[in-house]
Amino acid sequence: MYAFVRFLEDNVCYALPVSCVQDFSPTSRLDFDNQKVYTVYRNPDEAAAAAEDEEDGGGGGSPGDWGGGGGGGDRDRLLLHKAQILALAEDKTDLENSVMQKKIKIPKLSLNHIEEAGEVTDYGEEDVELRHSKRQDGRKQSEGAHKSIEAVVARLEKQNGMSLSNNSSPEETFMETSEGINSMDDAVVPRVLYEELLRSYQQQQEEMRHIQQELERTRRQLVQQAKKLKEYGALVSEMKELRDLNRRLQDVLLLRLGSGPAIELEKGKPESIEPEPEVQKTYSEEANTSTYYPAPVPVMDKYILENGKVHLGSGIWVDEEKWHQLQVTQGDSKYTKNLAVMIWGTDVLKNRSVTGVATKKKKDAVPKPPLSPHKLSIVRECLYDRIAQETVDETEIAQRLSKVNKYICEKIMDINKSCKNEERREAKYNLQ
DNA sequence: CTCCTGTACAGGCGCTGCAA
DNA sequence: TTGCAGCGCCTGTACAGGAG
Repeated sequence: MYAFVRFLEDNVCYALPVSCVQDFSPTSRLDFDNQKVYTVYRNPDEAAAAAEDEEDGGGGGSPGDWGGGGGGGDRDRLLLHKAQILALAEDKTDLENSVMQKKIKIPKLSLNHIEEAGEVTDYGEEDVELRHSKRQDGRKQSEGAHKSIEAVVARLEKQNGMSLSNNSSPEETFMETSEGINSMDDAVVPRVLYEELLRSYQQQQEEMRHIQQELERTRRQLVQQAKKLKEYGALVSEMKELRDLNRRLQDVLLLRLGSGPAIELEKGKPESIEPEPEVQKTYSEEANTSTYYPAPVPVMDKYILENGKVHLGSGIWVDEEKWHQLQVTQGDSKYTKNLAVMIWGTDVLKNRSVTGVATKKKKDAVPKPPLSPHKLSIVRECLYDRIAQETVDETEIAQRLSKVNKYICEKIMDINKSCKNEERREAKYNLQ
């Protein structure tokens, strides 16, 4: 059988075997007086040792005894504590569970018992918090506002000789205690303390309200985020579907465009399949991609591999090995520049500008022929496929794709720069 | 008219590879 | 290890054209 006891000196509650309670052997769960002060060992081992001592004849003491040669009686006076029994149960776990779940009301101790208990009712000034805790952590002190509340409660309890449940509100506390205060004709200090307690209580209520509002706001935000995430997922799948459809459409269009000159398609001359823009005809630089190839075999998803060449679309072929090297290139800039060199070659690039617009730095500048917009779109498409493997963020993709012209422009500048440097070196060499 | 964007170009900085 | 050349990249400037 286990008893849930409240030690009067520090108000700490424990579940202890009934053997810890001196002169107490209950026959049922209700066989106790909750208004009586019992004498209790805090530790079952102490109770067992005391029982052994009793069996051995009491006095004398062993070398391990506390208090030197003081004997069992002295030690018991140190180990025994005044306590109130609040509940009984057969099993310790049941007892703790029922105590933690239910709020046990602490009954008032009868005056007779308190008188019997003597100095035990002299509670501490600060630490009178009622703790439903286990022995190990039961002695931890609360801080800050709690401490001041505890102090107030302790003083009120001391002055009124009343037990106070920690669940009662400050208002209730004041109602309960004011009678005692009036009777003691000492209303000044308790009223100040009461106001302090009340303020603290109201402040905590206010904080609680704030926290609840914050919680509600966070919950609403979470719900909105979840909705957005759902919409985003739907958009991503839709975008993928559109891309797929777009590719299919391009393939169909290319096939239809090529179906007129059927002989050329059979010959596998990719350049003839697609209509080249006017500028491309004027500045025919595409000699490096105008090779004849047999019917392509699809590999690597959309790109087609045949005879060591990779079809990038629209009849543009590049060397397979260079293509694989390109795939491991780090950075959009290098990727774009290298791809531009693969498609046009440095000889073509150095005599072109991206859009065919003349430089604005020189007034009488002659515009250089533009790069084929069609091939530029192939470069963009390749870069798009590459970026799309890294991210699905359309904004980021668009932002990175917008730099394609800049990269190619830079590449043209770099090629021209190196050409000029070479010319300078040659001129220098010739002079020497 | 102003502001913004895109393009071409020059110049410079930092990294890398190579030869001395 | 050091100096140099080549290359990639960034920044600043000038200009054109479109949007508001």
